[in-house]
Amino acid sequence: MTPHQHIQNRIAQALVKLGFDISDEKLLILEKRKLENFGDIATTVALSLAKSAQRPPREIAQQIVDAFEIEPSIIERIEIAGPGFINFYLSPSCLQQSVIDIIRSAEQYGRSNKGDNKRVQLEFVSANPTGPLNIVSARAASVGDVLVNLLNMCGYQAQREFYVNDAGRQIELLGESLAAQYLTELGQPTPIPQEGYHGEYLRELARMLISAEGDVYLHLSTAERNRQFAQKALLYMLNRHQQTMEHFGVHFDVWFKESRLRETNEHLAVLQRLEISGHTYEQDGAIWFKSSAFGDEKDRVLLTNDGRPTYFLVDIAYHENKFERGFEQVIDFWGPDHHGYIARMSAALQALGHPKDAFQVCIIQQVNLLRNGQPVKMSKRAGEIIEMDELVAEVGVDVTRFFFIDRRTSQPMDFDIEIAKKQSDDNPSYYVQYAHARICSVLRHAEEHGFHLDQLKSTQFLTEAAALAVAKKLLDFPEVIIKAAESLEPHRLTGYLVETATLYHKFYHELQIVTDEQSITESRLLLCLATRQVLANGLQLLRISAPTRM
RNA sequence: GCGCCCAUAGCUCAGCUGGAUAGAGCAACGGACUUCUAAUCCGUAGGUCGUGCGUUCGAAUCGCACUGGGCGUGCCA
Repeated sequence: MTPHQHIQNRIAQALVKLGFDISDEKLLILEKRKLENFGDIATTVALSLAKSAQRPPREIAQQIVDAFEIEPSIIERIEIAGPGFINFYLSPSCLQQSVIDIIRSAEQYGRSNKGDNKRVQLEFVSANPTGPLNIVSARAASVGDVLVNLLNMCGYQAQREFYVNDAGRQIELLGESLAAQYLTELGQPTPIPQEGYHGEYLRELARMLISAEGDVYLHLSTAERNRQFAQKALLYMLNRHQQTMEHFGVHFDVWFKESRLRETNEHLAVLQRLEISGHTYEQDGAIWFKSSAFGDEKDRVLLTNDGRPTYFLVDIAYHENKFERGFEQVIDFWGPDHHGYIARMSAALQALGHPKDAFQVCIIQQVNLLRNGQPVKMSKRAGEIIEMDELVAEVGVDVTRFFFIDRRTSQPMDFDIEIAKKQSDDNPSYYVQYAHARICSVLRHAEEHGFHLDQLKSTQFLTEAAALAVAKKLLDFPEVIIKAAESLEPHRLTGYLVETATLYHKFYHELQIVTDEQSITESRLLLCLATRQVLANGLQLLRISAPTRM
């Protein structure tokens, strides 16, 4: 049991003893320390109860404190402060023990079973296979990947999925665009369709085709050539997307193809279900879904008046397919340009009988790429986008991931390449990694001085404020993971790691770790080991390297 | 017009299921390396939390109305 849980339980006991109703779970939520003299853990329960009890909050606080059973090995003292806060101070022995516990838990420290094995699917990036991945995909990849790690760390069964839109009009256009480049390269200037793809990458692909196979496609009929080229371009782009993601350290469990749904007519089955359940109607020759009945602002077309399924219908089938595969919770990460789409998808899934909150969309806001404060010009090569590969090649995987995760997804962000590349104070990624490397260095130094790290036992000489502050911070780790995972806010983790690194650096400066005093050194080395473990576990969740020297 | 996102220190951002004195980093200024990694640390300075009402014991946080910026609002994908 964590000190946090211990205090929560004892407060509940005290409240019951005093005859308060504790059915409201919010009552027992504890506050983390804000300032040094506000305790390590605080509760506002007396303030919350004051109204219904019609008594002054401080009086209630006093009653609770009197009824509270203190476990001296965990709690040093309790005080009432301000209008009625109850502040708990953890005892040094509790913190000393926690350091030992963390080392013992090793890479399992931070794991919990909060998720109760609930099956969750996260779908992210899902960029169209019509061009290279851009920097927005890099942000989505970072966030989605880390969130899956976080969810799995607290007991969910989470999976990564990439949806490949390999069917429909855009793929036809892709084929036509490639064919135009191919013919042009072979001396038959052919315009790329207006709505087609004009990026350099298709010209490169056309050249590759020519050097590999020559002009064999010249003699095909236009329709056949377009069809074959669509498949060639598709395979090529998909392959590149997969390489980009692998290189970035993101391993999708499933690459799900839209064409699969169409081949098996799953969209028609879904359409039928919606029709049978009375959620559709015909108008102007098209089939409409009554999404407005579920909160959407207007109804949406499922089958066009010439009988073609809309993208929306196929997308409904895709999401239905996810649930059929057994996921209880489905979370999509979309760009801000798709937010208008949320209501209709949510409506459709409700119409198909899924609970409203089983489907969730997280909008990841846009990225403005800067260089020394100036907007980066678009690359012609890629066709009006900045390629993810280029960014990662220049900045590096670790820093790129850290920068994207360090900001709330709901916030549009500026990504300055020059700051990201700087190996200096402005770079929080290095700051955390440096703390890890520094600990490793200290530990090496200790071993050179005859300390055997696996034989250290006692933390009883961890008594200074700087050392205990680190221990307190380490204690927060499991809670941070749960909060970050369940609120879909991975930036909480990077923020926590920076804070942890800060406290460690302070501790390092204030106290000599390896000293002539055997027992003091032992205690401090154990704190180093625990800190290293937490930093390593955190960096592992971010899939950022934890260097042993820098 | 309607809907969504955003607005916090000069800059980049935390803090938001209501809590105590709104925090970091960068930039600026001043300090600390003969001592376990100075990619570090310490100190100084920096704020009408976009504006105005409201809810209440208490609001950066919740509600309403404005202002300013971004995005959406297809029988496109």
